[in-house]
Amino acid sequence: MPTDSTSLRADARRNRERILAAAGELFALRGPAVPMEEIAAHAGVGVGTLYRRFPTKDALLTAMVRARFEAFIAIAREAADAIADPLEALTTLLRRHLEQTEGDTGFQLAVMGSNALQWEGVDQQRAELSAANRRVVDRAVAAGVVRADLTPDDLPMLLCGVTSTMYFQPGFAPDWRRHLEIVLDGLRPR
Amino acid sequence: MPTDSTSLRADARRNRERILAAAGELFALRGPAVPMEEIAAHAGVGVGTLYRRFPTKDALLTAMVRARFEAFIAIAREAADAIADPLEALTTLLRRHLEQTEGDTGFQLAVMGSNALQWEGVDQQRAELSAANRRVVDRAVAAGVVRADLTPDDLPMLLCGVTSTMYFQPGFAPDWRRHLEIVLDGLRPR
DNA sequence: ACCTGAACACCGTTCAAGT
DNA sequence: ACCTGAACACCGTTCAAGT
Repeated sequence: MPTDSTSLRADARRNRERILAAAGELFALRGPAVPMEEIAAHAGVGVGTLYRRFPTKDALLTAMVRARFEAFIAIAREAADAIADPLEALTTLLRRHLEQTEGDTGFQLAVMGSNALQWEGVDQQRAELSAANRRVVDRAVAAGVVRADLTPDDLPMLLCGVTSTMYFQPGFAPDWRRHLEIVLDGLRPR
Repeated sequence: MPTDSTSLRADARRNRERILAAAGELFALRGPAVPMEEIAAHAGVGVGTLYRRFPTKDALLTAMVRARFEAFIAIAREAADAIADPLEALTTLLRRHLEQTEGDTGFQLAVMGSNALQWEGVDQQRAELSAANRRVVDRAVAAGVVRADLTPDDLPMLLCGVTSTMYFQPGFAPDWRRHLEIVLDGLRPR
């Protein structure tokens, strides 16, 4: 199963892109419960075609998470490279990650459960994200602006927590910024 | 639909209790995805009987959440009444809530999505929990041991966050205590 | 190669028949 | 009143037939 459009016939590639666009739109709008049938219809193809490209619903979700994962890596790298102040780099990293996640219910679920999803090259992508996170965390620890025991692995854990209130508690969703603020205060040195 | 066993025939009451026991066991063991058919079989009744007592799968989950909700109220009240130190009362409240939640995947999902669940008397139960939470929060704020802007509504938000990593990140599940520690530090005054 | 949609499997839910 | 399980509906997935 190819993970990108390379070496697909022109019509097949076009269909693949239409499917991803339709899935993105419908997941964002109505969450991961949208029927595959409907995604296929919205993309203007038969269900069989959908399943030819993405063997399960999970695989379709995975393909979308993968694309967003790139965005997360970019955010982490930019925070590591382009933001001089160590604390601002960390807070910006977390805030921008969450802003990316906001408003896409399908993606929120995917981020929270992302440990379960697998694709070709995940391990390398995870390592890249983790490396960028580590640079930001190490810099903040060295500058003494966060607790000394903070690790890069704390970031996905905490992001999952904030994302979950976004997803599960409709009434609290707009308050993810307050949740983040409390967590950020918890990262400050004692 | 009666919410307890009152005024049920003896055999019906026994069946109802068997269903709840089976559901509790299976949800805890295998999460909310267990088929209704299987719960019925495990309880030694037909599916029809299950549906006679609980009109939907959600209603069954709701009945179980309701029972646990009582436990949460008890935890909050005990923290408010029996723990003299204001900070210890708050930390114990949060920690004991999470210990209750640990290990029951079905219940974890229910807690996180609990805003969506409804039952007869929810509003009063929510009010009772909120009142007990408020007593603990107000005492901590008055003593100056937590940030001055902490509200009772922050507690479910933060608990949902910690619970979500328990649920979603199998590798991180044992780390909920670290997640809680960071959140608790975030509650300290600046 | 790729596309289609009818058909199959699984699970939540209903209901006619039985005690 | 309550119980049962076959039947129905819905949705994820497959596959025979078509281009």
